[in-house]
Amino acid sequence: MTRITQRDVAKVLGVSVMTVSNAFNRPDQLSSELRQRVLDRASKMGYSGPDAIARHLRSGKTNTYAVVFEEDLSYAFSDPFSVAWLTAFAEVMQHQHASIMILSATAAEPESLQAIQDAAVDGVAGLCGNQPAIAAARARGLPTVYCSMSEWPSGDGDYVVIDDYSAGHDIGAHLHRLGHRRVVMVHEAMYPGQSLLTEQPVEDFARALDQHRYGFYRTLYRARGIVDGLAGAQISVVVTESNSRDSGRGAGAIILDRKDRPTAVVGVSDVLALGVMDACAQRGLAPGIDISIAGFDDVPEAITAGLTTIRQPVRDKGRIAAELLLDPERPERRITLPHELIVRSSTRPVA
Amino acid sequence: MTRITQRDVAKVLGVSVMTVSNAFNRPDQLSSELRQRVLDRASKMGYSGPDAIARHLRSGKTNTYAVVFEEDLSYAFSDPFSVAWLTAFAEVMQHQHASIMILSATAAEPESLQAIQDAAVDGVAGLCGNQPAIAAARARGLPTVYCSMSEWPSGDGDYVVIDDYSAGHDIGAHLHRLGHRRVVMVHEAMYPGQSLLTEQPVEDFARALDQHRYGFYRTLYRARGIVDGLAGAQISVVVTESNSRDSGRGAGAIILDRKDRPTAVVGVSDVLALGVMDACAQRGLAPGIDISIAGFDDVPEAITAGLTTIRQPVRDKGRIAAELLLDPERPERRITLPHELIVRSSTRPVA
DNA sequence: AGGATGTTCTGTATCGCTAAAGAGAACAAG
DNA sequence: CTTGTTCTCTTTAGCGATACAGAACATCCT
Repeated sequence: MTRITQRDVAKVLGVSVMTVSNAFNRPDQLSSELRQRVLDRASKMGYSGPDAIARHLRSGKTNTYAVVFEEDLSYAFSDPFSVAWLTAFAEVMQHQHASIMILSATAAEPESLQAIQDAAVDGVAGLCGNQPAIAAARARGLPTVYCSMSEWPSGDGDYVVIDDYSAGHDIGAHLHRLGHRRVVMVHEAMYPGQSLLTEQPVEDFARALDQHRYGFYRTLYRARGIVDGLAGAQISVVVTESNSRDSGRGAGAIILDRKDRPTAVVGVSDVLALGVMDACAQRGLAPGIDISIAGFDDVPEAITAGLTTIRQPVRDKGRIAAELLLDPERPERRITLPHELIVRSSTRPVA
Repeated sequence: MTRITQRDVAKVLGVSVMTVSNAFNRPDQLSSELRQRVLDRASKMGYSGPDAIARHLRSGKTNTYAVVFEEDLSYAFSDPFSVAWLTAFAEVMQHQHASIMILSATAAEPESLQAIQDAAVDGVAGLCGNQPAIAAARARGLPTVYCSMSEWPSGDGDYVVIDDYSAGHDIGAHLHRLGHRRVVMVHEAMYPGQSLLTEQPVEDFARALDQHRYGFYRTLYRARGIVDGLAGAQISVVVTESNSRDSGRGAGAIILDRKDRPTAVVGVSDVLALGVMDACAQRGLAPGIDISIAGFDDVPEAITAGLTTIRQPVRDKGRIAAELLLDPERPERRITLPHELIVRSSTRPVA
């Protein structure tokens, strides 16, 4: 019950293995009559074509590119930002007849990094540059691209990002301009054991990060921008377990049920901000009227929710990431795309 | 600038290639002191571990499984049913430390089938069994699983399905019981050139399918069930370009703007039905009151929309499909899961 | 006739890795 | 002193395919 190979077909026909190979790959290298005989026979014997793995080994190429996520794959397929990015990436790959492999290498499980080592791919793309998975891919000598301003300055991978600091600054400055001086920022957890769902001064938050050497993280530049944009305001931080609407709702509960509510809440992503808006709705609070809320990303849901946010070209990020992997000759390989502050009804001047 | 291999490391250290291999894979086969020396040296030389492709060739396994879609990948990541299925599938794979590859082989582009031949995977899962991609995978001798009742009776692949005919019958009978005798069914296009967005008698629809030998299609069993369940009712069909909410909205426009509206509309999927509900909303018509609407799948949006539908265990489908691929020994390999009629406010007795 | 050219097919050498068997040394037991 | 055992490392033989360098033969030109 062994697998049928070119050798088997060649033996039966009394031709060389090379002839069988050529019948499948280089029709000009043999008479069309013999070629037909080979293909017919192969089909009759149940040989459907050259084995992919062997061909990959010989050629050194797989025409497959990996997308690596730090989270569980259920996140990758449900978070709207992630889906939009992945879709654009996949469209380019599909158009070029390249395949994509979806990997998850969570920081929590070091053995999941093995997946990077075991992936037969020609390149790796990820949303973040400082994730161990991207580092592992670079160690293998694979081309990499990442799409969030999250890398150590020494990092040498290709990237397509927006200026997250400046974008954060725009949001912060917007709120400051509206008169907000007591603001809570909602941020996802960055390291295990980080204290969750308690309101802490931004200084404590920053100090903890320094202690844990978490100077770089996918949303940290934007968080810094927000803080600096709010120059002089009183800022506290609520850290949530994950980057999800549910988590945002949980944070909203903490923030809104206090006696002296802040005048504004800013999430480092739209899903967090939308969760806070959910919490508002549950309490009969009107975003924009009773409290201002801002997000980051401009996911589709932000439009209907009237959420003030930063629009970033997600699809361009995904598209260009794919293009960079597919075309190693392309000269511009460290790209910063423009962003835009989108003011909607969820932020208003403080009363 | 050539790649570093085990041979290079071995040569530098003056040991055999096998020793380097063992250092990485079988620590018990050499002294821990030598092993450390090998690993250190390898790391210093920039060798990060055995090459995935070569290892795959040698072992004949890749620990990677393909998911193949008939549509563009943007569909795969946006359609709620597809996403739910994919997520469950991916969770099992991730848990078993297997990788997934996402392929698209559209019927429209025959050359996209090459992707199946070129995929270095151990098995292939797809939503439909009659798609050429699944057939191509079977031709390669790969294990396959499909998840919709869409296969020719002679098909011999593994599957996890619901009884789509019976489920469709439940929906049809439900509408019939409520007194509906003039019903429009909304169905996605099944072959190129099918006449779109015109209301045609169900008999014409069926005849066209026969002529095109489209006796099997992913939603056809349920369509047949619906028709039979509505026994004796006057049924017409509107065919949409694709299976999407937008398409459903377009169909809704055709159906609702007629002089004598039907009393009920049934979509062969929830997204189509939800699109029809959108069209109702645009016209100030209340589903359930002015017209009854039913769908199929019970996607999350159906709940908030109050859509009567068939609930099917999507996540179980995805999970079991993955399990079947991962465990070739599992005895039950052709599985029919239960479904359930969920009656909500969108269907009411005819006035 | 002799050489150049072209067509069609064949042999060989890898691609990078690992299962399996083997070989040499050290040590213990009989 | 033989035999067996254990530990450590090496040798051999591919996995299935394709690049490359011919070889055999027909064709064409001068």
